[in-house]
Amino acid sequence: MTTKPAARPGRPRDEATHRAILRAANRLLHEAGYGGFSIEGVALRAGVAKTSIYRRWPSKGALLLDLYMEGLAPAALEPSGKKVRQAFAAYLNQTVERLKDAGWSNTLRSLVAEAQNDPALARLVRDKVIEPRRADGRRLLEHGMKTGEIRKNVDIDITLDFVFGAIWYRLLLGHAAVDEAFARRVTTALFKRIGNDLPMP
Amino acid sequence: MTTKPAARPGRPRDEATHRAILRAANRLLHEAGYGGFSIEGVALRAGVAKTSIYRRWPSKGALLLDLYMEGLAPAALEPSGKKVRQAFAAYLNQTVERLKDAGWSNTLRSLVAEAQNDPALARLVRDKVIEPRRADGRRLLEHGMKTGEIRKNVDIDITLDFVFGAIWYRLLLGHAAVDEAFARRVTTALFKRIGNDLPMP
DNA sequence: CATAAACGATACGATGCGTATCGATAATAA
DNA sequence: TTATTATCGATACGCATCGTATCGTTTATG
Repeated sequence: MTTKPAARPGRPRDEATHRAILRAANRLLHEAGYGGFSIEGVALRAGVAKTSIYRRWPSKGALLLDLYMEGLAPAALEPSGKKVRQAFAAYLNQTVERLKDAGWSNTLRSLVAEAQNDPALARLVRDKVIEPRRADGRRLLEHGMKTGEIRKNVDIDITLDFVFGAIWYRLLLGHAAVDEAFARRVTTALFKRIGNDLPMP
Repeated sequence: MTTKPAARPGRPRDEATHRAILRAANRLLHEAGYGGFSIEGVALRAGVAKTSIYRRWPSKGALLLDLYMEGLAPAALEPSGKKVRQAFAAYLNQTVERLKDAGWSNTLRSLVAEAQNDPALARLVRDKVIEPRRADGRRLLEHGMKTGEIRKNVDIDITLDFVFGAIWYRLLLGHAAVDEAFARRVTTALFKRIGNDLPMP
């Protein structure tokens, strides 16, 4: 049962306006990057009044966060039937694939930059972006410990800091590409270390 | 031989003004964080005209970068006589010690945030902050490979991404503290993996 | 004494955030 | 039908800040 719009009095929000804003925001991040990203620019490109944006999102950062949540596919970081190593590789490949899109990487970079100014946004980023991923990763590693694929004495928190940290580090500091080769090397390096060296079946 | 000020014509730059600006900037980053950091605020607190700041630094980001370079101690990440593991631990402890200072961590967070807007600054950050540290780390790991302390088949680049990435990740996303416990766990996790498990002498 | 550059003070243009106000429009409720 | 209510686009505003320009003053060199 999809909850009906609740039928409040007054003119309802135009769903098309909502989508137009997100589309325009994405396009602007593609073309101009974070430096050229502004609410007023989004309004202009969406053919929408600035008011209509601020009616939906309380701040620039909130819009960026929604922009991230919007394009979010269900996490591949789950202990399906696959081996833990395969699940990790799949997650990394999916992440890398997404980050090849300039709009997407700009969204994330902008979100973090904005969060440095805005403690409330920083909290939201942790709660909606960082922690869910860490929870997935933690669950996967614990699953691997049960199956024997992961050593018992691995420091899970630090391992997650290594993997996610490497991605954010490359994304935000830009010293090297976040690409397929990177994904492969991370997986290899990780499992050369935390793996239990089981013979491949 | 310290190169004398070159004795150009005209009134020389006041060295005290220079220091007053850096001190005020540091203080402002302590008190107000990145959100409250502005060139005009620095000028006010330094008792200096805004002009005198822009005469020395072309942009806000350039000032932040100099603020970082200013407090920079010589890197502890060097293959002195010590074991590689000890050198790593020393570097991490030094880093953590510095990042406990709010002004210092604000400087770095602000620098990265600013660099997301400013490609020229991003380049400078890579050249002056990121790459020198990576070069130190790389040298240390290669040294360890020669002494047998580090396995030969370790992926150095990815290892550096893990270690530095974990630090930046915690610093910028703020999901967990960058403290002594973190430093210890990183060292342990790292050498549990890349170490050659030599018996301790 | 002439030249040249830094100094503080101040004003300025340009952006961009987020708020406020407007009449018009599209829905519900009586 | 009519009253109410919320959204719509448009526009103006206050505010902060960046970075530039200008000016008279000060401190150095030649």
